Amino acid sequence: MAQVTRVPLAEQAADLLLDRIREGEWPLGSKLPGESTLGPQLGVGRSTVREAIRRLAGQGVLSTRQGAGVFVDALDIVEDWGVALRKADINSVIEARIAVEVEAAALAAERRSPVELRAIRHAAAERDSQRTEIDAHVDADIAFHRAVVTASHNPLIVDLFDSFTPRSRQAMIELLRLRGTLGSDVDQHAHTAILEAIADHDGQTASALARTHLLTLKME
Amino acid sequence: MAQVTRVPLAEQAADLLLDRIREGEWPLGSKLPGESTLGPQLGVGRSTVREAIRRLAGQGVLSTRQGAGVFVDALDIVEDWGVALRKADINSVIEARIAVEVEAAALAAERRSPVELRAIRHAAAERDSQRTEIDAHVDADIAFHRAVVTASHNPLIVDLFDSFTPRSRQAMIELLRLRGTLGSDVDQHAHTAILEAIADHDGQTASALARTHLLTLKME
DNA sequence: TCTGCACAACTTCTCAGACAAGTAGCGCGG
DNA sequence: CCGCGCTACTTGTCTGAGAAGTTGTGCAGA
Repeated sequence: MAQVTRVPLAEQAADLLLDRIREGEWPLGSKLPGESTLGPQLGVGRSTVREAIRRLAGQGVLSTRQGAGVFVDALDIVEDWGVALRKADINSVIEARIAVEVEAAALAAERRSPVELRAIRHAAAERDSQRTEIDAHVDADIAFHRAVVTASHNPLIVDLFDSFTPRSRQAMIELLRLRGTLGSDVDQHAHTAILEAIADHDGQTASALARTHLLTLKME
Repeated sequence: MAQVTRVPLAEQAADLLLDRIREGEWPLGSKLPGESTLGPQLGVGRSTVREAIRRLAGQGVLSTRQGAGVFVDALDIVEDWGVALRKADINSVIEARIAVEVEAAALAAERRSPVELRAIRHAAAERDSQRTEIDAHVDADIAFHRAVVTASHNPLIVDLFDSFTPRSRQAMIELLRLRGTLGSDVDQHAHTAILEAIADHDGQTASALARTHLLTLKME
């Protein structure tokens, strides 16, 4: 069996168009054939062609001008983080998270304000109370980690963390579903320990704890 | 006059939806109202709503499943790193570099192949010989750091490093111009020490050295 | 009471046709 | 040679229809 999920025609059409653009059929800046020409050529209706074009427009490959036509803006999808991350091996993502969050924990311990500390404490409590549903638990976990990262007072590091979130959220949900366990006491204790280290302005302990905690997510 | 070019309804609708997603009206992972509900709500037809959704799908914000609905994949368009980095404070960038490179040094010490070690060694020698011109020296320095990061065998971390490069290159050139000094012996020795730790598979030393080295770049 | 299956309601997907709105090139008149 | 208007072509938008997929509900049976 090739596929379980049916791929919509609009997506197939978008992929086909992108292939032909990559092959150089339409150079950068050139005009594509009209929607009404492209439709029969791809074997789909006009509105389906339009949706395919819209999708590629969203990816920055095409742009449209009413009355003029559809034009090639880029010869390939701009390799943004979303795509790079979706393709990335989950262990690579976790290693990157370790890099970012270990440092963030140390910075947070140095710089956290009382308000931020309270936010972290609140997130930890929230995480403890969400131990029945997987989705809710993962989201509460992410909220805790994000609270820590926010307290690092480094917007770039927060951006990095946020860019990892979608991919690592999905992976964590899969992991928990596989393991069957959910929010063990050991796990919860690890978070409390990180919280306390940050409260004590103890950066070294905070980062060490963050490291060992994140390492447990890694699959071998 | 507000605008010369007419903005298609589909794009306006996409912007409106994105705004409402940003405001948290629909949380991450939640389902949007149906197309036939959204249409009248936004004051546009159903096909226009569909095109707006397609556009946001292309940007990675939404995803659709036939029969199920439209779901929120991300709370925002993945911000262009070029823009985010240009706006970022240079110390924030250095802190992010510390996070990434300290971890990368440890991984490189574990995983570096003989070929990669030779590449790092070569980059270090090259760096030592480029001590007259600022630009050439900075580029040689970056090449050394990149060789180390490459040896971490984590493509995501390499991508992160590369995204920092333009911004930190510019900052380093400014810094060296200000200081007047260029590639001191102390500085060169720090790089050799990192190299040797990686050669010895000593991750802890490698990352500690990388940290202290990068901290010297920080301005107070 | 619990299990399993059929069904109904809802969703997206796709097409076709119609008309509106904008663009660009062509030809004609000056 | 210039400029104007017209025409053919393009994308933009709406509507209606039916196909295909998903999800929860309720009923029948154990």
